[in-house]
Amino acid sequence: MAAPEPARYETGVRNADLARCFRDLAAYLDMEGVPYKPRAYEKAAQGIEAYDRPLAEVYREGGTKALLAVPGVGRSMAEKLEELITSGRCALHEEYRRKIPSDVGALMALEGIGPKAVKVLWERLGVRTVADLEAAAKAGRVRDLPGFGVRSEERILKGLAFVAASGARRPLADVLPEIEALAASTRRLPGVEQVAIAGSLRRRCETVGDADVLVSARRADAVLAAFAARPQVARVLGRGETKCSVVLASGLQVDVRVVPRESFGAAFLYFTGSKAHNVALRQLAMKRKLKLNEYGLFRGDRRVAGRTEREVYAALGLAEIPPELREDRGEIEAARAGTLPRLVEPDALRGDLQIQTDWTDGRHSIEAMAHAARDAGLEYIAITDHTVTLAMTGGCDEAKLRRQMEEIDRLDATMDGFRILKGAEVNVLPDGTLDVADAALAALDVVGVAVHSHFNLPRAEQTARIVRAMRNPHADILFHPTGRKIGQREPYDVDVDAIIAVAKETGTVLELDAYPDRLDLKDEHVRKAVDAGVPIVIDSDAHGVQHLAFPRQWGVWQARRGWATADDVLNTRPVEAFLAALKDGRRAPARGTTRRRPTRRRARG
DNA sequence: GCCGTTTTCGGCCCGACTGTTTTCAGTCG
Repeated sequence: MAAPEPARYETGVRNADLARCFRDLAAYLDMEGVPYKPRAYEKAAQGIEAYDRPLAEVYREGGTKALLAVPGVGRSMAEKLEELITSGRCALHEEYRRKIPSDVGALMALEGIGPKAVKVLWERLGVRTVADLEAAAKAGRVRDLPGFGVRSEERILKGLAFVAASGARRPLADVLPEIEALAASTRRLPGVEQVAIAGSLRRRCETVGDADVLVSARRADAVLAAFAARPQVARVLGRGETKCSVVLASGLQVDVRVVPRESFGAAFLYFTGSKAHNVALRQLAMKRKLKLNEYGLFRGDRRVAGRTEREVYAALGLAEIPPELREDRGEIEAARAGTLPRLVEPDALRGDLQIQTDWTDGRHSIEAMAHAARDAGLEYIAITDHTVTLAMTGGCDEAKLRRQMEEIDRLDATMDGFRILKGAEVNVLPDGTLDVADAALAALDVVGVAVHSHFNLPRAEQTARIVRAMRNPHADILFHPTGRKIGQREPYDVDVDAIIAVAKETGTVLELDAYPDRLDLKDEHVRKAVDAGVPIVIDSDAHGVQHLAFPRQWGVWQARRGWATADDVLNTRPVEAFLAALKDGRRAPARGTTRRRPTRRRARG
C-alpha cells in the first residue's frame, strides 16, 4: 500500500470541510479511548455545519475570537480552526493520520463500523479504504479479528452491497407514501392500539435515510412477529423484545418500535428526534432533576409525564413544538419564551405562481390547468411559460407572449371569480439580462426570473448575474433560486445571503419551488429569508395538472422547516392583496416618499 | 475540550441490541 497522504483542506475551506476534520478528530480520539473529548469535537462539528456564515469569512473579519461564537467551539478548537483556515492543514489531524491513515469518515458510514472497528481493521489487516475492507471481508479475514466474528463479517458485506445498490438518502416524496401505506396496514394488525410515523419523515426532512414507525400495543412480541411477516418486508435485520429493523422490498430500512400506551407520547417524542433536539430536552430535564427517556419523564421512579408529547413538553415548561422545528435551532428557547411561530398550513395557500402549459413544455392547456387548480381549491394561478432563449421548450418571444396574454384574458373572463394571471418564467442570460424586453414584461402580472443554463459560473459571477436579474424593475419573483435537484444536481454556486439582502432591498420575492426533487429554497434559506423579512411564495412548477398538489404536499412542509408563517408566504393572500404586495417595493416611488413594505413581525403562537 | 438557572470546576443523554464476551464493549439512534 502507498504511504498515506495527509488530508489537506484547501484555503477558502467550507464549513463542511472544517466539520469533517473535527468529526475525524472525534473518531481518532474515540479510538484512543480518550473520554469526553470525542463528544466535544462531535458537538463542535455540528455547530460548525449549522453555522449560517462561512467560518473562513468570520475569521477574516474577527479572528479567533469571532470563532468562539460557534456553538461548541472554545479556545482550543478556535485555534485549530484558525490553523485550518489559514494553512488548509491541521497538525493534530495529520499526526493521527500518520498513525491510522484510514478513510475514517467513509468506513464509519458503514453500518456497524465505529471508531474502534476502524482502528482494529487498520492495525490487524492494514485496511484503509472501503475497498480494502471489501477485499478483506470477501477473503474471510475479518471474522478472526478481536471483537469480530462471522456475523459481523457478513454484516459488513451486506452493508457494502447496500451502499452500492441504494446509494444515499432518498427524497421525502419517494418514501412518505410508501411508509404511510405501511403504517395504515400496520394499524390493522391484531393487538395494535396506535401507529405513528416518527423520525425524519415526521419532521418532513427533504431526504430520508430510513423510516421509523412507532406502535403502541400491550403485547410487543406478537405485533413484531406479525410486522416482520408483512409481504412488503424483504429482510429482517434484527429483532428484539420491543423493536425490529427490516428492509422493505423497495430497499428502504424501517425501524419499528412497540411501546405501552402510557409511554406513547414520550416514545413519539424520542423517535421523532432530531437527536440534537432530544439531547437538548434531556439536558433541560436534568436541570430540573428529571429524567427523560422513551418511556416517560420521571422524577426518581415516578413518571410525571409520557402519555402525550404535549404533556412532556408542558412538564418541561415548554409549549408543544411542531415536529418540523425539532432541530435544536432555537425552537426550545422559543417554546420556553412562548414565541414559537404559528407555522403556515397547507390549506392556507390560495394561489400558485409558477405553472407551465402546452404553450411551452407543459402537458396541459391553460384552461385545463386553471380548472384543475380551481377544483383543487385555489383562487388564482399565474401562467408562466418559458421565454424565447429556452428554445427547446418552444419558449415564448414577445409576439407569442402577447398572443398568450389575449388567450388568458379570454379564459379569465369565463372562470367565475377564479383568476388566471399573466406571467412568464423569464430566462436569465449569462450576463444577468433578461431575454424579454421591458415593455413586454411591463404588461405581465407576474414576472418570474430564472436561471436555466451556465450553472457552473464562479460564485461571484453567478451571484452578480442573479442580482442583476433581480434588479430589473419588472422582476417580481426569483424562481427556484439555487437550481439544485436533490440527488442529481448541486445548487449553483451562489451567495444566498447576498440574494436575500438584495431581495430585501428590491422587494423581489423568493420562490420555494415545491417540485419534490427541487424543494428550492432549502429550509435554512427559508429561515434566513423569513428572519430578514423577505417574503416567499410556494409554487408547484407544474408541468401538468397532477403537479398542482406539490405546494400543499411538499412545499409547505419545507417552508415550515424554515419557520415560515402564513404572513411570510405571499400566496396565502387573496389575489388582490397578493398582487398589491408583489408590486409593493417593485413599483414604489423611487424617492421622495418613505413608502416601504411594513416590517412584519412573526405571529406569536 | 466545552460550558454555566448545580458558573471557573466538575460534570458531560440514555437505553436497546448485537455479537462477542463469559459479564460486556461497541454501535446506533
